[in-house]
Amino acid sequence: MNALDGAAGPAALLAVAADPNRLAVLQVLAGGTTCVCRLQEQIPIAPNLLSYHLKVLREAGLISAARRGRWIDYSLNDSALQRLHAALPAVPVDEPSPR
Amino acid sequence: MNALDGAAGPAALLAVAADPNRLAVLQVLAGGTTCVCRLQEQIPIAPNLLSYHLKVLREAGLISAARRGRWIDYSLNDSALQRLHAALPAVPVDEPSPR
DNA sequence: TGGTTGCATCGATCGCCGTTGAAGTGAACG
DNA sequence: CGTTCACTTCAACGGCGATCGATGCAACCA
Repeated sequence: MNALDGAAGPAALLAVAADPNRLAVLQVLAGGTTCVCRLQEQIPIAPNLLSYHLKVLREAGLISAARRGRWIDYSLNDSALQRLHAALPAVPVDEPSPR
Repeated sequence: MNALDGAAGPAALLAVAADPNRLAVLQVLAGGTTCVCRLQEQIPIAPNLLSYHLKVLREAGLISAARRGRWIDYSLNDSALQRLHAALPAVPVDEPSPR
């Protein structure tokens, strides 16, 4: 048993977020569900590239898609952000100056 | 102005943490300052490889080294974990069922 | 001063991931 | 139907980062 065990999963999850494009997607989606076309407005990259990154985020279980007529809405999954934060070592609670 | 602006920095910081070896280092160091030899015990990788990852973490400003005689102690920098958590979108505070 | 220990750095290789361009799917509209 | 729009998938390329082997270097010891 060593400190490497159980680090691969969290690291893989962080690797998904550790991309400017995907991080931007997460930030936009943190503000609420939006269709791809609105993501496209706020994240000026090639459509197929955006689609690729959405796929990566989908396969990581961080976001999910729902077709609405001609459009596809993406939204952040429940606990997606929690899972990301949990992948990092926890910030120690600093005691309020215990006399 | 779009959602990509200001995502590069945080993404780069997350990329540093998004590696099993480096994440393990951070977790060990979160428990307190340790010399490389103790890190080596808990993270069974080649010494030069460990040194490389320590360098990456150092250059990201997450950890710092201090030579103590023949050994070198590494410790987590102040606010290192805070900076990492801040790189992720914030987890929304869920209202405690208002009404 | 020479050897050993603890760690860092150098140079090279290799695989993965982001990017690109082009083709494909599938729903809506005339 | 055929076209257009919104989005996805595919194949291929290129660069960067993780890893490895070898060397360098500082500190302690005999």
